[in-house]
Order: sequence, then structure tokens, then C-alpha cells
Amino acid sequence: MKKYELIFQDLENKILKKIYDEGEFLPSEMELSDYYEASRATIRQALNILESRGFIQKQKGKGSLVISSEKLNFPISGLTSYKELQESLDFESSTTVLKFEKVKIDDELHILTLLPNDSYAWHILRARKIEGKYSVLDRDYILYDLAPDLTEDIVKDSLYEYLEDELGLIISYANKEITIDFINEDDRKYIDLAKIDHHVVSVKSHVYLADTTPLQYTESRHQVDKFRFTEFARRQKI
Amino acid sequence: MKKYELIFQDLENKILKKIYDEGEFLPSEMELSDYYEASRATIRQALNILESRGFIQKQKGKGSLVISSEKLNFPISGLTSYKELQESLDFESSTTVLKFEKVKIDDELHILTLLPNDSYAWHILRARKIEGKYSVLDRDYILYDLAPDLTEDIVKDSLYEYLEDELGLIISYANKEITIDFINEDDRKYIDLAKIDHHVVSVKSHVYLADTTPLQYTESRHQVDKFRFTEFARRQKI
DNA sequence: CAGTGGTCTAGACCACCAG
DNA sequence: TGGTGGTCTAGACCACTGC
Repeated sequence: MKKYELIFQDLENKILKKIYDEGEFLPSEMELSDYYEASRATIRQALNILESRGFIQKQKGKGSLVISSEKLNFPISGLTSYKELQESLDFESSTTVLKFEKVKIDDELHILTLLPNDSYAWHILRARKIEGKYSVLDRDYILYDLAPDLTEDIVKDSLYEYLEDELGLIISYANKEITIDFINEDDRKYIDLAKIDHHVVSVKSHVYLADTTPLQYTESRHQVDKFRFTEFARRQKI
Repeated sequence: MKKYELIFQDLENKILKKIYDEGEFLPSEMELSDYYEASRATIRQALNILESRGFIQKQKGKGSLVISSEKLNFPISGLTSYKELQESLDFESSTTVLKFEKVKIDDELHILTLLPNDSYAWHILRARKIEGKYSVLDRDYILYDLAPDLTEDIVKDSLYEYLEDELGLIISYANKEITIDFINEDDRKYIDLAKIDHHVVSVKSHVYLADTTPLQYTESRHQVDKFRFTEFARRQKI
């Protein structure tokens, strides 16, 4: 494990356990440098992660102030998968696989998914039950060549775990979009909607590997009252 | 101006102008280091900003690949203000100030806004017209002591510009939340809603200064079909 | 004034990728 | 094997804070 990651994790733990509590300053970079036997640059690498995650706010001339003792939930922002999300929020849930088929990417699908024309992809449709009600409908297109041995059992469990841990694919970044869409036939069929509902929240993502290969297109359609998106945002000055 | 900022801006410009185009690699860190007469650490600082903004994807052993020639819109993510957003998207819009008053933060408002109990705040309600229709309703609570000379004309124009450029306040970070809420009386009154609409998109933010003083609470309520949120997200491994 | 974080340098070794 | 980005070090000077 890299040194700065270890230092980050140790500091994160100490903040979560309130050894360093909200409103207190962390030890100075020099002191941390002595304590962890690391250069100041390495300490600063760890502190930058803490800052980007909203744990601390650095103040020139003063120090690093702890501003949050909690991990925030990043349902969208961090590219977190449904399973990780569900575990971290820890509510009851289950998944039903509605479709699991191999399709060819024609012109129309190419425009939607950005996967290469004439390639093949897994087309997966899953309904997610949260606290007894079907609230989310996930549609995925995943490049067949990168995961030819995918099975229905795997997608019922966790797709990302399989892709990353089993296949060793390095998922790197995504372009995401959230909009409010009119409900369609599939929403009506597979999500437990109220009569008054006319809309769902749609989260669409194009997901890429570290080598910039497009891996996946996902659309996640949420019942409006089950949708909540929180994030920690920093002001971009430049 | 800092060296790494200048290097970032120069590289960003060259990418926007397609001097370095999508699919091409940037010069290596060593070459950039020679060209800009900067150490590799400084070059890497600039490249990290490019990467975090989604312009490039770094690949160990290969180089920094350009993956986007466009600035993305960050309506929420970057803490961008309505005016900056409106200018960058460049559609027609105007603002009507519906309320502009000084209020005392009582218990109830304290829980909502997180501004200090018994302090005073500006309470501002603004309707935003986009392409001829009132589509967004903004409610703000801003600490009175930090902006005692605020006027209706200023909030009609740009609040953030005034706070940052005129008052020199350094806005640093925010906790944001997006939910789909039932429409209320004010929504009905001030937003041009369709009959079928039962919901609005609500974006709530607690905004803080660099010294961690809470400055502002904002709720922005959008007509559902005018709302769109895009972001570039990187996978968080740790 | 001393102490803090912000920037920058020069140099080193590593893991990874390609030919 | 040579070139790339990733990590790490030791040291320097700066701007800012608070006393």
C-alpha cells in the first residue's frame, strides 16, 4: 500500500472516531511529517484527499480544521455502484434481473451508449427493491468482449465487484447526467409507482476504463420520492 | 499568478483550441518541464487539475491522453452561481426579486439554515425567467453581518460576484442536496408550472467561507423539465 | 515574531508500457 | 530496454495568522 494512502486512512479513522473532532485542528504538517516519518509532500498528499472528501478545511497560517466527522454518501458523484451504496446506507434491498441478453450495437444504440458500432454488448435490465417496493430500474449496456463470461447470477449480485475484482478491469471515470423524465412503459411495468406519478429521476452514465475504453452505458430510473443526491462541493476558482 | 495555474491555463487553452486534440497525448512531463521551465512537481500540479476537470486521462507508462476538448457545465458540482451558469450556457434569462428583507434567525430557521441562533440574515426570494417562462425559484438566507450593505439591485444582478469581488469574501465549499419535492404555494404562485406538475427539483445548499464560517443557505426550486445536472465523476478507489 | 500552510526545486527509485 | 507517469525525499522561500 502506498504511504500517503495509509496516512490518509489513519487520519480518516481518527476523524471518524473523533480522536480529532469537528472544530479541532489537526497537528501541523511538520508534526504529522515527524509522526508518520514521511516528507511534508507525502503528508500533503494525504491531507488533500481529506480536504477533497470534505473532512477538513485547510487555512493558510492556521492549520487544518476538521469540519466533518462523517463519511458523506456519494450516490452519483463518486461513481459508486448500487451495491456499495446499498451497503453503506444499509437499508434492505434486493435485485430482480428482468433481462439478460447479448445484443449488437447498431447505429441507434451506438448514439445512445457510445459503445463501438457493430460491437456486441450485454443488455441487462434490473429492478431494485428498496424497503419492500420496487423503486429503481437499471438498464445497462456492457461491452461483451470485456466480460464474455458474465452470468445472470453475477449481475444479480454486484456487477462492479465482478468487473474490478474478478476481471481486473480498472474503472476510471464517467460522464453523468441527471434529468427528470416522463415515465415510460417499462417504468409502469417494473417500478411500483403511485397513480399521481408522471415522472422518474433518470441518471445516465457513460463509464470508461483507465485506458479510456468505453465500457458501459447505464441508465438508472428512480421513483421520485426515493431519490436523494448529496454532495460536498468545492468552489472552483480558476 | 502562480506558476502551476499559468501552466494549467495554457494547457487548457491549447486543448480547447485543439492544438492538443482528443485522442492525442500531451508532451511528457519531462518535456513540459523543459518547455515551461518548471520542475516536474509543478507540471504535475497543473496536470492534476486538467485530469480532475475531465480534460485528460493519465496512463502510467504511456502518457496523458486528451479525452475532452470542451469545458463541461457544472451547474451544481462546482458551486457555480446562477449568473455564471447562465452566462456559460448563454440562454436568455432575467430575475425578479420577490422578497428582500432582514430576518432574525430563530430556532426554526437555525435548524434549516445552520446560521447562528439569534443572528440576523437577509431573506431573499427570486424568480428566474428562462426563455420566457418563470422556471426557477431561489430562496436565500445570507448572514447579515457579512453583507450589511446588500441592496435589491445587487441581488437582481449577481450575489456571488458582489460577495467575492466587492466584499472580498472567499467562498470555499458547500454541502448540497438534490431531491424531488412536492410543489408548495410559492411554487404555484411564482413558477409557471404545467397543470400536470406535482413536483419540483429542489437543490438545497449550505455554503461556507474558507474560514468555515457559515455564510448562506440556499434553496433553488426548478421546474422539472428545465432541470439538468451533468458531471464528470472519477471513481474513488480508497 | 514564530508557526502555519502554499509553492517550487532537484533528484531519486519504482511500476508500467512499448518496441 | 528506454520512456512514461507514480511516489517519495530534503530543502527552500513565500504569504498568511496570531500573539
